Amino acid sequence: MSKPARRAPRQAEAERNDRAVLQAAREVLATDGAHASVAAIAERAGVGIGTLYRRYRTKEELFQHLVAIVLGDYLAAAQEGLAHEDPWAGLVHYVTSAIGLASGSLAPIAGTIAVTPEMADRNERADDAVRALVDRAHDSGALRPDVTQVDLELLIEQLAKSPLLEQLKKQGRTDLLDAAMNARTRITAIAVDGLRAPAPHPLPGDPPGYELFSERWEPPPVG
Amino acid sequence: MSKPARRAPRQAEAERNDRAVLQAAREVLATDGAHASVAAIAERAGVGIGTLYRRYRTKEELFQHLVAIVLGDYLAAAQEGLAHEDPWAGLVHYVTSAIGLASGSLAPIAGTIAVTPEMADRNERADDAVRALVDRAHDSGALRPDVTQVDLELLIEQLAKSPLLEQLKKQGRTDLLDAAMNARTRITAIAVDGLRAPAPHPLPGDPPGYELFSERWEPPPVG
DNA sequence: ATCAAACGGAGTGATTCGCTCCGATAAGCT
DNA sequence: AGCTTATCGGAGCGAATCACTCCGTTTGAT
Repeated sequence: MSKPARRAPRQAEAERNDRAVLQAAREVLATDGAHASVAAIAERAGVGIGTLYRRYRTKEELFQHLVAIVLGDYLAAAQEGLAHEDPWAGLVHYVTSAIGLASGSLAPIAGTIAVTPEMADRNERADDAVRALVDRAHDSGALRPDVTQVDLELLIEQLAKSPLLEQLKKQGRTDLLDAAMNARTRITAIAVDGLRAPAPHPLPGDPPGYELFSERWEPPPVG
Repeated sequence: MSKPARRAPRQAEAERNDRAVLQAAREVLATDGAHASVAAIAERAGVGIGTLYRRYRTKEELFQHLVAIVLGDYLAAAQEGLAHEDPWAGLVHYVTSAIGLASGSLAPIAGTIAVTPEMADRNERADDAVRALVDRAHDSGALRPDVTQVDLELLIEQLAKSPLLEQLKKQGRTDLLDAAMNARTRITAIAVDGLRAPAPHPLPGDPPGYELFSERWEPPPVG
């Protein structure tokens, strides 16, 4: 009140660093999995550890923020799919986009961090959008009728995490990365073709329950 | 030389323990990935650490032995597939068996251990058997012609490692394990249906080169 | 020139790792 | 029964790694 508050001298740099940290976290999480260290994230972002810890009080807080962002990306991909005129093309857009997103970086930390309201909200909205996408594809007759939404989401998760890409990145074999990404695109195409109606035979077993998806984010039982 | 050598007093127990250690190593490797610790393997096998280290001089030696065994399992699965009269049924047998084997336990340690002659030999023989399986399926017209052997092997690797199963095991949610395995069976069926001829469209990009597979077992470049 | 905000990273205590070492245990011999 | 010896189990060691703190340095709006 007495003095006018000083403006932040290096605010622009701070914002740039924040974006760099979040992007680095995605990449390190994709290659190192659940054992991604804060030091590795800071180094990849090109900032000091202290810089990271001024923005996020703990590692968990950083991951919670990152998960909220990635969930927003999933939601956007689903909405883009709904914007397609052709139901099948829209579904394929979502599936391929979701597989590319963060290369399945979320799965390894599922259950290791607490769920924030923001995370829950975005997850619910993304779920709704995907459900609409699946219903529309079912109604149009393009998606084989015995594939459920949970089948689809689990298939995406299965294809998102590429052991091949992870190992090559960890070994620094950047010369093979392009070939590996091409290979994964082909595998994705194979799986997507398997989703197309008409199916040669019905899927085995009972449709998977939604709890396979929802309960994964609950913290471990006791310890 | 003077005295006749004594017979091993607890030889039967030693052999039982060896089998338990190898089975435990498969399971721990499947859940803990590359960070599987010797202590965890010994505990799961119900033996002391010292027992494990008398049989294998180092952790690497244990893993080398295990890899040789699992490669033998892959070879057996491929040979079983070749024994099928129907080329398509034989190929499906190999794919589904390979996916179930050790749940992709080998990928996380690829490149972290040296390749022994035994490993190289079994790998080569398994490769030959799979090549015959793929050729036969191609000739019969059941397998879509644009799918190569490398496509198939990479698809198997992709489906073998289940993030869902790994997380549930790590959290001790044994109540959901059956549902998760059923879900993976359905996903596998979807992908296998995508392998079936006729294909709705050709696969994108160029066929993947074999180096994606062979170079993974080379130790990291320098460091 | 001033000075507060933002920076980088050495240092800390806790934890985990692969592996060694040694006292306890039990099967085969006499 | 008593002796012998291969095998067993796990406490403990040094090294490595972790999340996080603390503080001297840099920067840029005033």
